[in-house]
Amino acid sequence: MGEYGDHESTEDPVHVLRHSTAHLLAAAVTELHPDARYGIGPPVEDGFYYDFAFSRPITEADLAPIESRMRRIAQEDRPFVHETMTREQALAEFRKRGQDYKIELINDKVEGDEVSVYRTGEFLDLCRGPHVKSTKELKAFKLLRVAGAYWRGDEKQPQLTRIYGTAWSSQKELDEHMKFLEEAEKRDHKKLGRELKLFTVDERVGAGLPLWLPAGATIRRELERFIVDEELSRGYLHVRTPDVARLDLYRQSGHLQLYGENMYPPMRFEDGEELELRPVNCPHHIVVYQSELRSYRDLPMRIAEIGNNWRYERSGTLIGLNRVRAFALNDAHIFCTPDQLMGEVKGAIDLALYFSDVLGIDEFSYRLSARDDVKDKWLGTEEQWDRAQAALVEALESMGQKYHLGVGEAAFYGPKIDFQVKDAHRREFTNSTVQVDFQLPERFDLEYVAEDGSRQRPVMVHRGAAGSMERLFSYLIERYVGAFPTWLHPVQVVVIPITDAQIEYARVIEARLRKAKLRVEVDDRPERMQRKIRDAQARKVPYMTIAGAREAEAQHVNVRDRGGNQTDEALDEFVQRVAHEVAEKRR
RNA sequence: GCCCACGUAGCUCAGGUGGUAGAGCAUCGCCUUGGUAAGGCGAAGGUCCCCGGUUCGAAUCCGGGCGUGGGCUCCA
Repeated sequence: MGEYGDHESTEDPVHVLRHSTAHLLAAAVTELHPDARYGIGPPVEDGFYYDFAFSRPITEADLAPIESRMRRIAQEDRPFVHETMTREQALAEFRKRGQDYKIELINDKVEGDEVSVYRTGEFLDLCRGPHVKSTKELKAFKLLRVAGAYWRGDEKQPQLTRIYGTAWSSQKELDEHMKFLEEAEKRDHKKLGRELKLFTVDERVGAGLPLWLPAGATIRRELERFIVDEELSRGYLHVRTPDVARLDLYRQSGHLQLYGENMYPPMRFEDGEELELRPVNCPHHIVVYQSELRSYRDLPMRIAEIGNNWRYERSGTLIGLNRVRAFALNDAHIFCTPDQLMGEVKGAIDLALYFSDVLGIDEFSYRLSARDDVKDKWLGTEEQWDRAQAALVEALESMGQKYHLGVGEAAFYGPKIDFQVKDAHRREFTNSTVQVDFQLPERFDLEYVAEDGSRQRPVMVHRGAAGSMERLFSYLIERYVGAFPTWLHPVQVVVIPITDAQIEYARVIEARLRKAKLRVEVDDRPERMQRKIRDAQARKVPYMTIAGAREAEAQHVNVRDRGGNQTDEALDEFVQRVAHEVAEKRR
């Protein structure tokens, strides 16, 4: 492909191999479909892709013949030959082949008169390289799927057919990767959500509008209690505000103008009233701030709410619980003086880290989301943006945290620190976020009375410390593969009487656990113990207590945990042990 | 929104080149009271996603929707 694209060229042997496999794919495709035009084909994580314009629609059924042709070419031991042409020569070559996408790339991307190309037999590609020596080195690869992709990532450009593949330096690694893909399927939160009856979606309710079932709602309640309690202890003020507001509120905030395409159409009433489902909570919290005149003594003021947000995401972007049209954000808006800004940013990061630690979010990266240079996408002055970004960078660096830059990923009112997590399929999502905002305070004319009696403008920090409940939940489902820590699990203990004669004792166990505020079920179905164990195991219940005649006699429980370990202990001891584990939120 | 695929019982899936469908699990009933991952027998359960069209006849063919999955674009 064109390393004339925006990809960094790399000498990493696996990248080279994947890049070469992309060329191999394009060579096979152009042999089988001579009128196909090729776009770009870089290496990516775990593999490669190549984009083509075909004269007829290509489906996954077309992949097998393409893959066999690739293997044939690989065996032919064709060398990858590097050549340098003049611009005119290169343009002529690609014109001869009808490859207008390559011509466009040469015209737009190549500087100077030298053009670097690679030949693989008949196949010629604009490419900086490097490549493997011969197609013979390409042995462990597999085509995975076809997808649509806009030429040069632009919605207004034609859509090409992208073929994705995976490539490794050995068959063993390829096998392992295929195994990983299979495992990812099993960990998928959509699958587990159904199996464990955590949530459901139903087209009668609508796309992207999940329903939390009792088991899922129990976990959410625990999460919310934990989050709210922790925030209260850190000086946050929790509020409750409505899910709708007058449309004008979003004109004032700028959301209607800059975020409007994601908003639900307003509800219009006969008397002229226009109400809007809120896409964000900030304006409501600003109104809370403005409900009375604030003094510098009130600041920082940390207004928090697990607030429902409504965003009409485009249908094709919805993904399970990760991308929905109604979600509850663990949100807060901190109003502070410029002097307090740094401390508040650090405090927000610290809280997000604390939540991550307790919840087991142990793999994430920081993305510093900055603006790009598209002028009408952002509010405010360059100076304000620089100041805001400097605050975020300083906070991260003083905490010794590494980050990468996300150009164009900022909110319209300011830069952000995003905590990026990956789902089972290694797709990246933002969970926690911390944002510095000088714009909304201006647009809403926010003020506080300073020590000298003057009116001053506060700074706002927007932060979602635990992300949205939906996205957080999907992460946790996949993180624990449904085997949630005891404090979160919908059913902490299942009591299994061996025969009906022990149902009475099972009820005693149940009552004792319940009194300790534990969630317990007695499995009194007319089934065999083995069956009940199997079912509890499938639900990943942390503890089973087997109650037989011996246990009833001794007021003991025979405990089996979901790892299969068995112990025999006094009932009171067991109750205390589990209650303790729950109180500690052990994982 | 766009590209590709898919939509059959609550779930996982067979089947059907046009003559209204089947398994396992789950559910319900009966029998079984069993010491650490599926006891037995039986019953019930489907407008084959929806709406049009073609046809004597559509779950099957055609068109349009809706939904799901994977990508692109966009984002908690």
